Amino acid sequence: MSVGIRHDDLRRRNRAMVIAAVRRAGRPSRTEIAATTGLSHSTISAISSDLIGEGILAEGKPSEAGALKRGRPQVGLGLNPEAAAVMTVVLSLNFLSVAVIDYAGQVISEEQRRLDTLTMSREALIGECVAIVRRRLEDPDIDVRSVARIALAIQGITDTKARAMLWSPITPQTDIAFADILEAEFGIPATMENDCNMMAVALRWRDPERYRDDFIAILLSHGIGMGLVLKGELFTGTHSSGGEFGHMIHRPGGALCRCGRRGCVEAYAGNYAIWRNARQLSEDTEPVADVSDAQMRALAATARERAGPEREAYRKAGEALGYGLGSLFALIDPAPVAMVGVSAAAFDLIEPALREAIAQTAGGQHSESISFDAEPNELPLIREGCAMRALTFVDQEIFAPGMQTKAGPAAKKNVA
Amino acid sequence: MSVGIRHDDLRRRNRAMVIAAVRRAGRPSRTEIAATTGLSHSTISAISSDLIGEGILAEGKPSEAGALKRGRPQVGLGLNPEAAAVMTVVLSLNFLSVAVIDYAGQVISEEQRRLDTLTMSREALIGECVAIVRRRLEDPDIDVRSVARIALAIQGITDTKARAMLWSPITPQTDIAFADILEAEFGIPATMENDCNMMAVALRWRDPERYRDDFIAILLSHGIGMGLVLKGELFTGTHSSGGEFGHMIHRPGGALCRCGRRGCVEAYAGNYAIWRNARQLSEDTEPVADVSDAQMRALAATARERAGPEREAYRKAGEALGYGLGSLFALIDPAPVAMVGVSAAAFDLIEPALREAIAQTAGGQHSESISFDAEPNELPLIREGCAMRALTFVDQEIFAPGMQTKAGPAAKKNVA
DNA sequence: CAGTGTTTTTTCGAGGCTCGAAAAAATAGG
DNA sequence: CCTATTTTTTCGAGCCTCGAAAAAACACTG
Repeated sequence: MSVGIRHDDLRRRNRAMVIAAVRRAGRPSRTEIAATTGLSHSTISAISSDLIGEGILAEGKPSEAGALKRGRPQVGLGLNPEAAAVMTVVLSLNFLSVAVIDYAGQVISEEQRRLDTLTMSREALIGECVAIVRRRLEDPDIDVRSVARIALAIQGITDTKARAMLWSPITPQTDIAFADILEAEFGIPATMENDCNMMAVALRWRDPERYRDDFIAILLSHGIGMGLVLKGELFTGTHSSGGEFGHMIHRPGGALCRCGRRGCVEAYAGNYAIWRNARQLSEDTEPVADVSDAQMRALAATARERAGPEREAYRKAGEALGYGLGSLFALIDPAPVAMVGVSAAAFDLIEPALREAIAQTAGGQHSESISFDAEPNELPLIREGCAMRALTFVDQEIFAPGMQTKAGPAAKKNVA
Repeated sequence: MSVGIRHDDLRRRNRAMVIAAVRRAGRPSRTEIAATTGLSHSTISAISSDLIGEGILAEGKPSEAGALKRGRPQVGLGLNPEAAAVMTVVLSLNFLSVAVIDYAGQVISEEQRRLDTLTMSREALIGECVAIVRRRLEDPDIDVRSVARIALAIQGITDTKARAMLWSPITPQTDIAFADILEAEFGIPATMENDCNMMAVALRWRDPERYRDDFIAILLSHGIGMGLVLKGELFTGTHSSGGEFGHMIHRPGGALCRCGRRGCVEAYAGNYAIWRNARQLSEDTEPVADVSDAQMRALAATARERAGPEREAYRKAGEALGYGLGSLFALIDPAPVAMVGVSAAAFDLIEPALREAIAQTAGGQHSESISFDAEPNELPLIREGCAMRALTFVDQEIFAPGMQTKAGPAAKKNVA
């Protein structure tokens, strides 16, 4: 079970805490850090002096310009942008997007590229990823040695260890250990994350007021995905990235899903399902490979304009999502929901049936109080989530190490 | 967010760790404790010497009599039974059961009582609970002052703070803050737990090999309940005890459930549902109040004997449970399952349809590898779980105290 | 039965860490 | 220029854990 706390863990953890406080607060003063961490001023002073000496933090103006106060002005502590850099790689349908981000979170280099992910061979897919990363690393603006971490995100299922993609709708290939591949190729630690989990991470940084301890991000796109934060922690399955909300069963034996099974929520609410129903095709019809965002927007426009199969298709989607959420809420209790992706722009068409369905379920006891947010564009969210994930890794594992590196050679004395 | 680690927390946590190690291992030697906690021998020596001095631990023979080894024999450390005592109160349909348990986990006094929970008034129900607790505390064998904790368990929904029962099938009353009531009455800290969660806790102590980090306990009784352990932690909802597996939706608009809604898993797999289907009554038939265990066993016997509505009823139950588990597994990935309660004794009738259904779902990809255990008797499990819950509370909160009660009246000012 | 080997447990000094109090620093206001 | 105020640093005290060595407790051996 869990292990005792060694004496040296103490400093490590408190260092991590200080870095985290700075990352969250922007440019807090030492006093503010002391307040949020609960540690004493002396401790914060010692730790931050270390961190500045190591080039991790840098002093600057305090965050609030309201420095028109009486006493000694606060000195803001900020992350030193040059302390490190991280790289994000987002692989989505027919699209590959890479960015290099400095330690303070600013994008310093990026590249995007169209691919035909559905038909590419395994080697080609891996090759493209490796190549685009290599090009960014060779960018003269980038100091390769400063890149401390790569975070990949992909639509689909990844493993809990964040090493491999297990399955993805964007490619017929399975079980690609992207993290291991990139690590071997570039010698930079890498992780392979699930796209919806990264959306959830990003929402938490974007709006910590609303998305704090418990919330749900649902991707309404070609497939239906979910990122779930419970009790302040990203929820993952025990073996995989988990949270396959889209493949909860809505109707046993029902509509044909892209995954080959029947009755999944996605088989009613995914783009292909809405499109299939809007065209009044049978529920047994093989899901089409891709419906463009433009087509979906046109469908939504028609549905808004007049009653008909289009509107009914959105109603069915809402119903499936509502019952699915109801079942989910039976397990975890209701929580704020963010709808992300192209169909989030059609949430007005989905919401009535969704709320009606949810009211029929155990989780819907206070269905009117459940609040939904819509964000049509998932890509920026996924990128942000990846960046934060990689940066917090650097914060914790690289700048607050001490697992077993007893290697301390020269005892460092106080920095003058 | 999380708070820095103070210097005094260190000792507190390591004390708790040592106590936990002793509770898990039985009579470990100091050397064994050092090994499992990862702390040094000197530290373990210091802490255990403190704990013995405080009467929390006691020396004794080592756990393994295989002490025929060469050197200085190990000295076993055990929990001192007289260090404290706890009380468990389990309230189930028409039955109230109380036990007093010493610090080492032995029952030292108990009492059970039949009640008519379904028709009792709120006051009568509370009164019975208070009275039975009082009688146990007045037992001359018990030192009242040693009773450090009361843990109640009830079938139904409790709140996350473990203070109150929110809703229960065993009584029409709602929102009874049992924990507060008992605390006020006896001045002993109390918690109100969900029965299925306690089953899960107990399974973990009974068989840590099988039920370690991720597993599911499902109560198949009049209602369907669930206790879920994920990543080594008891899973609860964000507001309530959560994990209302029985009220996930199996068929939208389907059979009438005891909760008043339609299509819940329970409306197919609860005792009343199996009974209703076996009698070939309509799915709209109002659920009967109670089906006796004897009636259920008779039903199962008939189903085993010949094809007919009884067998079909169990098949439907299996199907509902299978699809429900499939949806659950879509979220959390498959995990070992313990089926508990009277219908667990009929699991042979349920399993085929359950496995068939689960194979139709996303979580069922490796359905044959999912393993089920059956335990027909839930009450002992619930009692054990309560006892362990109360005892670990004493371990942590009373014998390793020192929460950072920063009681600081000098809060934050600085609002220019 | 004393001596030797082995394993467990305790002791002791060293080194770190956090804390509170006090000092130092930096500014606005008068 | 002096004073009040707030932030930050300094310093000694008090704990805590650790490693090494000593002490303890037994089995085995001749």
